[in-house]
Amino acid sequence: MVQIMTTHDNDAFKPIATVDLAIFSMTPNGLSVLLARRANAPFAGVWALPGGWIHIDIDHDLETAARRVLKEKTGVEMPYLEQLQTVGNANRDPRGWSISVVYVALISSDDLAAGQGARSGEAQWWPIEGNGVDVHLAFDHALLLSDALTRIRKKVEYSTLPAHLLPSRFTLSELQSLYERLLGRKLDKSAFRKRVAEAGFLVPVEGEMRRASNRPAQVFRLKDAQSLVLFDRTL
Amino acid sequence: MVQIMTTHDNDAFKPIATVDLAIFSMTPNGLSVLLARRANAPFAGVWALPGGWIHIDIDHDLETAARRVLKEKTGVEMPYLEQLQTVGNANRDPRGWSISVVYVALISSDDLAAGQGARSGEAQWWPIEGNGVDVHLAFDHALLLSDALTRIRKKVEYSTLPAHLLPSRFTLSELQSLYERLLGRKLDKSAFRKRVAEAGFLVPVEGEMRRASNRPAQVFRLKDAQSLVLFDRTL
DNA sequence: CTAACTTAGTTGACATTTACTACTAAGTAA
DNA sequence: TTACTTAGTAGTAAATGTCAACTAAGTTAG
Repeated sequence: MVQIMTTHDNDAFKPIATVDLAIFSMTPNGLSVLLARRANAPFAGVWALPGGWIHIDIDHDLETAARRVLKEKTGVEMPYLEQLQTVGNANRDPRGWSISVVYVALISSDDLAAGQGARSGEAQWWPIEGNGVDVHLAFDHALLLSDALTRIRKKVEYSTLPAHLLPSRFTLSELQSLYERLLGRKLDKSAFRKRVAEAGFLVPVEGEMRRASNRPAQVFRLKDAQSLVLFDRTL
Repeated sequence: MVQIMTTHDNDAFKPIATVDLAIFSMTPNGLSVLLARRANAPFAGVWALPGGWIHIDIDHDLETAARRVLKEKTGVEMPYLEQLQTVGNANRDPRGWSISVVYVALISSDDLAAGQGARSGEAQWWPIEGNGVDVHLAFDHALLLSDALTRIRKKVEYSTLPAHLLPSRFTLSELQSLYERLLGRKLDKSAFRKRVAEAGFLVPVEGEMRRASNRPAQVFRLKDAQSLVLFDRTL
């Protein structure tokens, strides 16, 4: 969102900038982003990326502020969180110059199922269509969302990032299928297995097997909370 | 640098945040970064990354602000410029909460030679040693510099970024040698040639040859001003 | 009880790419 | 004209990715 330059000499609240979040998860409708309907002007009633002012009295740093907003909107405490970019110019807010630090967050579908999805009635999951959503967004948020999508789609190629969209326990086939959906192309089964094993970011859950009317599959979990590098590239 | 929350109701100058720049170039001492000695408190007299307040009345956007600072310090108008990250917390400035948007800039050694290097006596090129420079830096700038180095070293692997550090005309050997210095390992001559040809970001300058007491080398220039992708990855 | 079915996971042949080495090319300098 | 130096090319071996077939392990139908 956006900044108002009010009179603020010794106020506890001194508007510096906002943090905005592109929060993604896999819903029954596929990859989706959480949007919030704006309560106040400007753009009252219009959908926007969840965000809020940095509260310099309670937020120790930018990431803390982003986590606070995320917690308020979704209840989720430990998402995958990554700074995307910072936008700042004179046009993005009708009230004048404003700065927004944009974060990308990925939420496990476990957390969605636990009723943490969209907490308030004013927040809702929107399925991704192409480079955005099928609704008009406030400010420059359509652009920010498009940038966020570009980032995560690129990162699918060389990181373990998509694993954070799955439940905490999953099979290799489920993971591969997710990669394929995000990449939009089929992957080779044995190559996928091999690379995942080499990267070493998955831990088999001993004894646990996913069973259906066929050969049961080994169940895995992520080794660490944050994303590890799948190949040899970062950023 | 850093933000002071003064009384500013209808001032033209409303401090929002600062932009700080990690400006790199190849000097006779190898990869170097431009540092400025701080004139005022805090950290008066201490070396720091060049930076400055965003002037919302003259800077249309963040990148404009970064280019302005760069122009002031170096005279260079058309560098390679890329947003690195934004830092913001309560501790980085003794005066309290502050936000800085950090950019990485690469300057052609042509521009250095044209006397544009360090304009004022208070700015100076420092050679990179390991993950930083051999001098104490103000604020969290040692950390920011280290992050900037990590970014450009990673990007060497898959982008044409290093070409922006060379003069506008160069030979393949010069480019390869630069990549090798930045990567810290030898590259294969024919493989390098092949990949550069495939990426198609170099244009041979017809007729021009670099001659010494040996076979003359074809001279090249960059196809476009901004960095193209060398392989099939970005970000 | 057994055969058919489905998905998990493995194996191996072939194609493509990369790594390494040696070669030829084109100038200068003695 | 020969030695020297760096530019640029060529060819082979090793590594890696691609593709397709195969075996494994369960459920379900008859």
